[in-house]
Amino acid sequence: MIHQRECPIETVIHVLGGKWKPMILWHLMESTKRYNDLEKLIPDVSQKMLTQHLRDLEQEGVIERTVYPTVPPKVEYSLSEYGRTLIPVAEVLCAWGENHNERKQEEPAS
Amino acid sequence: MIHQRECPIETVIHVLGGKWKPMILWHLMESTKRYNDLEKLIPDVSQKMLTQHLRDLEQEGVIERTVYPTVPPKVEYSLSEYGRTLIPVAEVLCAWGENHNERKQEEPAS
DNA sequence: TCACTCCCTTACTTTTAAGTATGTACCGTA
DNA sequence: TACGGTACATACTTAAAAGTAAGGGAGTGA
Repeated sequence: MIHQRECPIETVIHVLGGKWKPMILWHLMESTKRYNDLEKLIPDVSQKMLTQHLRDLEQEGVIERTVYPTVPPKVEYSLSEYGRTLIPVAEVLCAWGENHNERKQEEPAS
Repeated sequence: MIHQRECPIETVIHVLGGKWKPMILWHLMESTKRYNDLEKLIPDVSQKMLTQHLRDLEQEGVIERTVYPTVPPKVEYSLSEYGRTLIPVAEVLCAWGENHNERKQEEPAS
């Protein structure tokens, strides 16, 4: 499992590339969110996938998980210092993606 | 199937996100390549996946396929004009990915 | 006539990702 | 005693991506 990823692009795709990860990050880039908030903001995600993707992102170091030992429990997720380095990357991706979507709309048949 | 992709980041991941697509594009960013060249440059890819990914990339408009009706046939793949707009995107991704890989090497246990 | 090269195609199997459904710990309140 | 709210975990199922193996057409050289 400790395999050096060949191409750094694949690394990024691995970090961002779950079905819901871009959307999770998108919301966390705006502000810290609780687990419940994310569930509401991303209505179609299942609890399993939300938790799993949050764990993945935490493990990659891009988000932080803070537990408040209250009752009922409160868990906050936020972009880490390091995770903020993703913001300019996300902007570049967004720009290209938006442009690409427009392009595809214009010429559905090539 | 004509569903507006919600997040433009997902669009990019869709375009770049096959197992071999980043490597294919990497090689085509350097220069035009024949099918055979790509097979040799990417030893572990199967013919099926290579063909399929080339078709995908062609359909997205980022690469061009040129057939020379010679015998034996000759097929060249190259980055399209539009595909070249991916180069700066790839550079940003590479930079972040490389940094991330280094980071992971330094602190395998967090 | 047979083999060879190039660029695939197709059918089938395996692996990986995602979805669904249910259960749990905590404690305070009714 | 049962119930509610938060943030999960676990087992099982389905769907999507990738891998494997075999074949094919078209012309050329032996």
